[in-house]
Amino acid sequence: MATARATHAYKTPCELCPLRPLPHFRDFTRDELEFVSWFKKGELAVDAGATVLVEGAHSAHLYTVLAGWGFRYKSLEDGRRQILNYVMPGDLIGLQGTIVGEMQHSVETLSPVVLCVFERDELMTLYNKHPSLALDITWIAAQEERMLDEHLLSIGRRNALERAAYLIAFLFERGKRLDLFNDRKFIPVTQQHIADTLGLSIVHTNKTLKKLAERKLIRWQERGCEVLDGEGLKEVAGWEGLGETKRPLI
Amino acid sequence: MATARATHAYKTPCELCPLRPLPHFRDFTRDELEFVSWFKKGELAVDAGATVLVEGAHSAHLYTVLAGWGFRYKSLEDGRRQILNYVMPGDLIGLQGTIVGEMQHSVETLSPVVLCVFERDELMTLYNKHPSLALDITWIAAQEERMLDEHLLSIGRRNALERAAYLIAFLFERGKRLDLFNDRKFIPVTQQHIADTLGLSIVHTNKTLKKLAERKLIRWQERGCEVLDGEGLKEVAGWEGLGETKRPLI
DNA sequence: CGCTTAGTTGAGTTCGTTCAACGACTGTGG
DNA sequence: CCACAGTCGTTGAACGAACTCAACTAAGCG
Repeated sequence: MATARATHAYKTPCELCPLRPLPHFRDFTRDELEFVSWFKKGELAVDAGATVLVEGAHSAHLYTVLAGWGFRYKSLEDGRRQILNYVMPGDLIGLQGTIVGEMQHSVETLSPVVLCVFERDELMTLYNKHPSLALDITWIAAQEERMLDEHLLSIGRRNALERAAYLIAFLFERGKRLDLFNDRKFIPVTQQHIADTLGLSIVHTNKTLKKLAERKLIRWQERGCEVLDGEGLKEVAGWEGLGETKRPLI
Repeated sequence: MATARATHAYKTPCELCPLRPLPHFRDFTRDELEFVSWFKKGELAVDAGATVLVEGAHSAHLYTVLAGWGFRYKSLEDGRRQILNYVMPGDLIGLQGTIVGEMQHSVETLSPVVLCVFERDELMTLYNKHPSLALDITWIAAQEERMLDEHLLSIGRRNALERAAYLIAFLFERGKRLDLFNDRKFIPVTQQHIADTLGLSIVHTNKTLKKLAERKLIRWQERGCEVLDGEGLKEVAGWEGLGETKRPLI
């Protein structure tokens, strides 16, 4: 198992955050930016395949993903696992543990990840002093809810092929607007992850992905999925795509 | 189709809210209560089977359910429908439309429903003047997210019998702590609703419910489900139940 | 009285699962 | 350097869960 290395010593100042200039993020006022920079206590670098948060834990921290891929999941007693959603740069993780009580899901990384670290107890300060940021946090929570709604629709009502196409198109669109791809549109997941997200067995997932590959929509290689035709995937899934909204970045 | 009758004329003052005294809701300070009472602009009474909010709409309002049962759902182009979650007294509806932009799901009632009406544009006032209530709204959003996580796990990884047992146990527990049952523990849904929630066909849902009935866990009658053994259902599902947390009521 | 909605049941089919075996690749220890 | 185990992906065969189609009851309503 991989471990987490704390690098609290060094901290990218939020004013120089590499994510913030992306068109996908809304502009922050100088005041907001100053506060966020104070709110950020440090950075945490995590290896690929590491567990960041565990179900049941009372985390003292709250994180924003600065770089890398991960996923949230829950398991049944007997080990059956369901991936709930993927976490990518800009996503807040650990909010549940901070607000509702304890974490009801775990978070694991798919690639090396860098996290911005916040103190759980200082969240109230944010709510007291920066209502606009408070609304942003609610926005982020509402957005997550929206993604879960889509996933639920997908798992509940789409067949295997449509489901797989939707999932890959979804990850692809999210990655695109975060500028995560260079020329190779590569999503760092194993077929086991796909299976656990779609609620399918690994064998049938393999056969389904094969069909998408035959149609030249994707190509599977070295532990991951290369997207060849994002629009084609959306078409197979009957999925409209993500909206064009700008999002906040805490 | 049923219609909505506006009864803005009359409005239960929040200080006399019939829900608030329930042990499930956290106590509000006098200050908070006063604000919420100002925030509430009126009440809306809706018949059973009515559509409260439609996917795509830009609602000018935000609601809290004061009484009755309803559900949120999304559909695919070809009509396949997925019920995402159920709404019950205390639940906030229309938050997505208010914060993120437009509604991405619809809301329909299962019984006559009474809604507290708030103005979308006044939400910022709440965030500015009452940080504790702002946090409450985030709490509610995070809680909804948590329920969706559970549903996703259920649809993705439980079989038909477990799924049905989980769903009914879930609705039962939520209803119980809202004091929605008298002696008859009755949940006002049709088998079609159950099917659309579980992601199953109506025929198979019927056969599955039959099995639960054979085990004397439920009884089906006059458009609804009577719960005979909530604990038994939880056992079949392998579900721990909802926590014991107190929740806020906006 | 017919019309609609909700629920029931059986038969046959399809989609997805489980079991099982195998190849390619990676890292580890001798 | 090779042997070994471990992970990841692939494929075939048999099975089973859930689906579709279809027909039918019962209740509610105009």
